[in-house]
Amino acid sequence: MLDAVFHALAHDARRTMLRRLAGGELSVGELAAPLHMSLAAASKHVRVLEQAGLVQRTITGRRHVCRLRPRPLSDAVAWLRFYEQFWDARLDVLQHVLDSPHPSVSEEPP
Amino acid sequence: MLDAVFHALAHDARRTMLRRLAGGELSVGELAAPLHMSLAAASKHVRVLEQAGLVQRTITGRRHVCRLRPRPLSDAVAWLRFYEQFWDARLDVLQHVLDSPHPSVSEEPP
DNA sequence: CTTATCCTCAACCATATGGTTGAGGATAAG
DNA sequence: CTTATCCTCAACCATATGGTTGAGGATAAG
Repeated sequence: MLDAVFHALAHDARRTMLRRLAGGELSVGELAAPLHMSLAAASKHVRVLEQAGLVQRTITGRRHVCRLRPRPLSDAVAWLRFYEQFWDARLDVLQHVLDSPHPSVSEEPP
Repeated sequence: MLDAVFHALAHDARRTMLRRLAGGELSVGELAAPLHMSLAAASKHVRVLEQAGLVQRTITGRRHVCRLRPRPLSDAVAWLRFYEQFWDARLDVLQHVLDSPHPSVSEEPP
């Protein structure tokens, strides 16, 4: 499932859709409006988001109303958080070097 | 740049590579070993990770040694964190409904 | 020197992705 | 009823993706 989520996030148009959906429900046409592509193309992007579980669609009459479904994003963050220790560790090492009164760069061999 | 990072993460073989690199440096051949694909295919995956800035390669002799470069993952988390408020908010709403002594479902019109 | 090892490159292939246009179903508006 | 609007579908196209094999350069090992 992570494959689908990360793939859904790997396109600017889809990230724009998600950002706008964070502000509230929007129809497919409204999601498509600011994008430089046809309605049919935007419709495909909505389907990608839907299949990744990031958007839920409710059909009311001829409008397809989309709502953000943030849980898979939380799963993605959970996956990425594993690496947090790693970049923290790197920062700690850098901090250690900066705090050191005698940086190894200026040390002479005995 | 987020496009490249999310795209790099959207394939299981590449996520496996990253996970293993979290344990230390590995050559391209070592990264390829557990994957069910040719060395050439694995080599392409390494390049995708490299182009996303997630892996740094050092060529020593005939070995290409790869090291994890976690910063772009941090950027991805930063992007995703915007939505954290959103899934927190949803949980709050759910909690509110559950805590409510008179759920709206059982309310009658005046 | 000769041979084995590590890895990339090039060519190829099947399928996925991301876009287009034209048609049309279903609903809303007049 | 008639027409406009919202949206999907189908067909099409160019390019990207993800894999293969065969060749070969560079280095290491014998």
